[in-house]
Amino acid sequence: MSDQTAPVSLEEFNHRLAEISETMPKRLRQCAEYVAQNTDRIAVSTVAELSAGAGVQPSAFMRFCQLMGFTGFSEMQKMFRETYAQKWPDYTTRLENLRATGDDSPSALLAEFVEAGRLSLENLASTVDLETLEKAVDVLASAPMIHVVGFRRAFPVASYLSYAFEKMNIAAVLHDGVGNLNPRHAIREGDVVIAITFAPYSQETIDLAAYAHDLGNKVVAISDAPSGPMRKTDALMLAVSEVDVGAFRALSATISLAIALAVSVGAKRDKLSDGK
Amino acid sequence: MSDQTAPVSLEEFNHRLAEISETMPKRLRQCAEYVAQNTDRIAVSTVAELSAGAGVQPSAFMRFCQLMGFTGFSEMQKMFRETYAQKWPDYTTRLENLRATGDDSPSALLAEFVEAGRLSLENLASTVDLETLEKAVDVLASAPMIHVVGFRRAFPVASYLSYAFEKMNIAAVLHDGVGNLNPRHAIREGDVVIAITFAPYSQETIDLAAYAHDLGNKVVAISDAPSGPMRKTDALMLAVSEVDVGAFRALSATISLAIALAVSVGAKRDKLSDGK
DNA sequence: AGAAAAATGGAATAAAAATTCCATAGTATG
DNA sequence: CATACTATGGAATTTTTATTCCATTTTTCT
Repeated sequence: MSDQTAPVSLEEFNHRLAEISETMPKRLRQCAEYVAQNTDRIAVSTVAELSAGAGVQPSAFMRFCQLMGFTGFSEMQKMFRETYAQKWPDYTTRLENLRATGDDSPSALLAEFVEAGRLSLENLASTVDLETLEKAVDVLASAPMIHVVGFRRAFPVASYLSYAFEKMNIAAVLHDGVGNLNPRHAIREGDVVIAITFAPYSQETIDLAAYAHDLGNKVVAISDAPSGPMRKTDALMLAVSEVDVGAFRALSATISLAIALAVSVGAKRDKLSDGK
Repeated sequence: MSDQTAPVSLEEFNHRLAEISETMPKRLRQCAEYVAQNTDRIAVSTVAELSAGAGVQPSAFMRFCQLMGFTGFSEMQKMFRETYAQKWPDYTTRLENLRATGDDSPSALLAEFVEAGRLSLENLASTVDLETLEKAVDVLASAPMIHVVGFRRAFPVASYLSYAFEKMNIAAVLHDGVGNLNPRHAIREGDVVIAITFAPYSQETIDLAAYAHDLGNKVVAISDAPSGPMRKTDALMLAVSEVDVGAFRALSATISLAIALAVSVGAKRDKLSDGK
């Protein structure tokens, strides 16, 4: 039970948690992890609820509290209840509070991006063509290999797509332009290219998509306007209109679309292979 | 006991409170007044505490709860606890349901990700610690060089940050692990590291942050729990809780936070150089 | 591989909290 | 001013929740 001084603030609590969670046995670490992720529930839950959430016995959770320096759960909860501050004025009020902090303060900016992201997401549902999305999923689900390309602003989207495909064991390569290599010859028959680009469109992306198209490969495009330069590649065009804040955009809608696309492809593949 | 329908939301509760508090006898009105003034403590207090606060007997407080339409104090408290930790939908089971009903169409998935993104964004407005955010902006604004690190799921965020910094002519390098090089020696005095990582935390990211911290450099962390492993690096911790959909998350909130951070740093730098 | 130590699960117990009940005080009504 | 009705305080009871204890399993060290 290390030392006996119980944390008296959230700061101290977090600090101690980080400090000792490494050296804990399995069950107690589960507690630590759950608590780290759900700190806000401690004040309003019972040991039974929390231990169930962490997947351990109440007694284990009890020991965890003691390791943290408290005499028991009650004392730990007391700390959280005392520092409990209401944070539930609704979203609109919170946003106003953020904005009210001064025009170009970080929090005001954050509020702008949050709001822009929310608007973009709301638009997404209405701007994406669902039929095209389904076609894109079909095409990608049966591709032997998926090539993902996107630079600059689109690169985060491209890399997240690759990450998702990798996690689902779907063959995909990210054309990231490292070393200025141009591995276009990796594109083989049947492969599908996902090209992501926004105005001002990056030439490399367009080139790669065009190259693939000329070879007879299918192209799925994620872009901001259906009439952009990807048009020429006969791509399955998924158009996202993202709301800008100044010169930047939050990418919320684009990333959401991308991940939904990836997961759909994963689900479809599962279905196809089950069917066999 | 007017009607028997218990309020299920804060609005309903307040409405009813205003409605009936006029016609209450003395002690019960005391309860009403105290509750109106200390609504936020209901979730974390006992009848004994609340009744003492209102200056009445526990049994009186009990009767007050019943007048409000609840069967007792416990039910009333339950409402407040649930409202506080507004339960995030459990997307894992929701997705299973979708799959069970055969409706795991791309559009259904997209809708889930959009919804998850929206929730995450709304939450962001209340979970980010504004003070820390401002400190992080200050620190970054005066850094001669910013090192951005984040792998796997966090890599899109890291790359978007780098992109934003580059666009604003701010010196920043992305530690992307290409070639398994470990350019930690690029970190010089005064440089600041932005480390982005989510559970399960990637060791490389933590290592780099720890290395920088040992050298006496400041670290800004974007992570999912304030008590994660980054704690040890004394980092300025920006915690984002993102809603998962199955095994994936839409990253909407994280990206929004990141871009707001970047743009704020840019604005701050402009201000600093104008002042000279 | 075997002994010692640590960790775990689950039931038993203790503590705390909610809820009910009732005797008494207060108030309105005829 | 008596009577019926309502409100109140406080103790008794029930329910819920926290905590401890110990037999069993797992890990560690020799």
